[in-house]
Amino acid sequence: MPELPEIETVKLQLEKILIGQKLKDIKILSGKIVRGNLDSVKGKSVKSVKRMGKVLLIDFGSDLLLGFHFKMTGQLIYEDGGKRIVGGHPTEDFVNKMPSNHTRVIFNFDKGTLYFNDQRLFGWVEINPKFVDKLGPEPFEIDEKKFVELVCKRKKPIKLVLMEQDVISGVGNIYANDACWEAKVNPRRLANTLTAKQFSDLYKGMIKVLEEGIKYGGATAADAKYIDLHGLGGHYQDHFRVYDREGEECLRGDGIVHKFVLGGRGTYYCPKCQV
DNA sequence: TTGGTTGTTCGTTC
DNA sequence: TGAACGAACAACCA
Repeated sequence: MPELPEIETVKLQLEKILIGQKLKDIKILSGKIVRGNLDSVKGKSVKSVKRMGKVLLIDFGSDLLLGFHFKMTGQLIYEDGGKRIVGGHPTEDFVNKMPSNHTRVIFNFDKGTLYFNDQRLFGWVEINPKFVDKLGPEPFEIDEKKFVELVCKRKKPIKLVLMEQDVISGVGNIYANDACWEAKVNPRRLANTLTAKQFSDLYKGMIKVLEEGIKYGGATAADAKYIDLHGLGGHYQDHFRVYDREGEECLRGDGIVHKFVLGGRGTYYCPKCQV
C-alpha cells in the first residue's frame, strides 16, 4: 500500500536514471487504467521526476507531467540491461521477468524500459492529472501552527482527517495509524476535541513516522518475505508502531494492540496509552 | 467458497 | 454550501 514515503523512495530511485532519457514508445496493455491520451509525451525527454502526495510525476517539460497513482497494488519496474529498479507494492513481480500478467503500460526509453504494473487495476496513469490540483499541502511544508489550523475544526475522527488528501497530502492508513500511536491519541477522537498538546504531539508524530518511512525506503508489506531475501524493498514494516500488530503487546509495554474498522479501514491502536 | 483488504470516487444525507 | 458518511470499485489471498 504505497503512501508518501514509498512514492518518495520510487522518485529518488527513478530520477537517478530517467532524467535526460527520451520516451520512444508507449505500449498500453490495459486501457482501463489509462486516463486520457498519453501520446503527447512520446518523443519527449524527461526533465525531472516529482512527487505530490502519493502521486509520482515524470516531468517532460512543456507543461507535460505524466502522473502515476499506485493505489494499493501499483508498482513501477525499470529495466536497463541487467540493472533493475523496483518500487511500489511488493509482489513476486519485483523479481519476475517483465512484462508480467500484471503489467498494464510499458514505456520504452532510450536506455531502458519502465513497466507500470497493477494487480487490482485501481491505479491510473494520466497526463496532468486533475487529482493533484485538489491536493492539500505536503506534510513537510507546513509547520505545527498550520497543521492545527487545517484539522482543528473538523468533527470527524482525527485519523480520517489525517488521511484526507485535500487537507494534507500523502498520509495513508499505515502512517495515520502510527502517527496516532506516536501522539498517544485514540484514532476515533473527533479532531475538534483534541487538546493543544495532542495536536502538537500529532504533528510531531506524523512528521516522525513519515521521515522514518523515507529513511527506511518505505514500507513494503509485512508478508513480503521475498523482498527481504532479495534486498529490494523498504524496511519500514519492521518499524510499524501499531499497524498490522493486532493482538501484539504495545511497544510501550502496557496494553495489547486492538483492531477495529474506522471509515471502512483497518485501524490499530493501544487502548491503554491512546486516549 | 466467501470475506477481508485497500484509496479514491461518487452519491446521499444533513 | 460544504461536511460527513458509506457503498462501489477489482482481484488476490487466507
